[in-house]
Amino acid sequence: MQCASVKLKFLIKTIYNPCYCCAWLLYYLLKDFLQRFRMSTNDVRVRFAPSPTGQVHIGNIRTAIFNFLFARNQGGKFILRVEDTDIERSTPEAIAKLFEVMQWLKLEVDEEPVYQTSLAGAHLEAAEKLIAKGDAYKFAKGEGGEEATLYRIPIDVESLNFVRKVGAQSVALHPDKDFIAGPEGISYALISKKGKAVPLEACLAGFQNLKLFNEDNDCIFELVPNLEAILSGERFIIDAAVRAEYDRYEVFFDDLVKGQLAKPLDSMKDLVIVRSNGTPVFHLANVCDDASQAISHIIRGDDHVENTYRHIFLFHSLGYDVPKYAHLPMIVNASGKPYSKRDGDAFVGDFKAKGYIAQALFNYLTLLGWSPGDDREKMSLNEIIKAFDITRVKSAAAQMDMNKLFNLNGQYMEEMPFTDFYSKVADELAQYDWFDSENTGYNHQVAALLQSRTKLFSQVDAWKYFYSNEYELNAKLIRKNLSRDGVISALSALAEKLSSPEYFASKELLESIVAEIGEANGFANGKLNLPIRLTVSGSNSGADLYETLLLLGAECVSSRLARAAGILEMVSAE
RNA sequence: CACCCCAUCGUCUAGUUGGCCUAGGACACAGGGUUUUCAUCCCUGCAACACGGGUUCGAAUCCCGUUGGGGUGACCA
Repeated sequence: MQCASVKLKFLIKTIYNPCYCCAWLLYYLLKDFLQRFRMSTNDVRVRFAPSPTGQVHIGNIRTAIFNFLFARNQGGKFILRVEDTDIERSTPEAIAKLFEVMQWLKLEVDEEPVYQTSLAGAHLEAAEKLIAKGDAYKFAKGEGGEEATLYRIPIDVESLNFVRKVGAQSVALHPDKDFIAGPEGISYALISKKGKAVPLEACLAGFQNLKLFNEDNDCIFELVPNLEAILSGERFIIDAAVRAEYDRYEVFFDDLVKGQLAKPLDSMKDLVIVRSNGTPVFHLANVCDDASQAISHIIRGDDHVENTYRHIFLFHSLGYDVPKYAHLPMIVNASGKPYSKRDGDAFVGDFKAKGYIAQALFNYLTLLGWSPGDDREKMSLNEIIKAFDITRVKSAAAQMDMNKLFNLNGQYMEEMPFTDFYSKVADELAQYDWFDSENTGYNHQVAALLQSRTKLFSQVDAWKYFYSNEYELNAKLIRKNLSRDGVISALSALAEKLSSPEYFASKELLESIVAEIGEANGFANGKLNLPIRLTVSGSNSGADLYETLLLLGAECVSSRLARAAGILEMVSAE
């Protein structure tokens, strides 16, 4: 693109030589037009490429979310590639789970999902192509083993625009260990601070213009003149070398979130691309698929940065453009360590099961490692898409904060349309035998009363007292509050009075009755509220007391209040 | 062990072209207020630039080092 622009500029300049001003103006207008054109025929394509081996991990789905957001923000395509080549571990159940989770979070893909197994033929073809080009070779490690196919990091690096020279290196070699140069690379040993040998291996490309010297400072080996022999299989073993001199080069790329990243070639090794059993390795498959699917931006976890240095070479050797990369920081557990299966709450399914709202989890995950730059936190999907900027993603790992997720979920819960809320709640309640799904009118009233104080769907287990007399009792609070002088007798008096339904005509009437009875028994206004609540619900928290009583009805309230003494006795006996 | 990466309140983060930062917001926590009760809401408080050098008139922001953490290291993805 840049090259084209320069050519264009030159062309226009030569045509309009007499008038540079016009040329410049025209150039900028054209450039602008080209940019707009490119925007409209967007070629941004990103993919989410999970291995379906069991549950969907929370960190994994975050990667999917960021890919999705990037695609939507850029007007590009979001693609799902199921990397199911691990036949042992990939199961149909896991794939179904993956779809379920993505659907739940509304991560809509723009093309039919692609299964990597269907692409496997191309991987081996690519390997053959690399061997034919001389960029890959067969090698068996150890004695008598089967040969695997290894990709050779290109030794001719000068023409590579993603490799640069860092400088001349001069390192001391450990005298006890041989310096070996063979077709599969170089093996040698450095000297540690304590004088011990530090064995190392690297690719041939890492040692440009290598020269080895002995104790007398005589050059005893040079790589370049022997390169041809080495590549055709010869192995040089130099035992008296004490120093190596070479030009160090490094691969580099601009990561959209981490900035420019680089790695010296002398710390890289040739890599296996086809196993000795003939199956392609992840690196090859991944690169081939990203190329064949024309992926423009690879957005993936932090744990892949090391792979990126190698994949860049593979893309190039296979004759493809290198895509742009963005490496997302990992999500860590409460103790700051990487999530493991044992941690709990590591899978998306756990959150769904606990009654979190998909949008809330989505919104929360979005805020892990990213922020819009202002103080907005609770945002609609459209707001997030509009604000999303991959370069604003942080490069440090983030911890899940269950409190904050819980709080955010509560906010979503509160503003959820009642009908949506009710249907979820009814589903959740269906699992309890005390729930009466037939009684829809009553159920609606209960749900309406409790919606604003529900932060998680699983909390509906506390609604039992609306349906059954066998509700949980907070023993400690009941002991404390019902044992006070006069409380039981006041509750009995109230029970008697409230046995007639006429007082349940309105909230106000009910309040006045309670106040009246309370006063008659020596309780100031409001002092009876907690004892009443504890008696009829077993808990000190809930909805507005009088609305609750109204819903429960005269018969229920009266009978529960009447057994206050029994309840107190029961919890005291414990 | 080698290489790569990261480092602001307990947690998520704002801060990114050095001065509007005696470091802002949110969650959590503590205290107070409104509400006869529950919840909501409001106010206040607590609390961080990992450490040590350097550059500079001035650094959370740039450079170096240390420490700590993470990733990767020939046939997992």
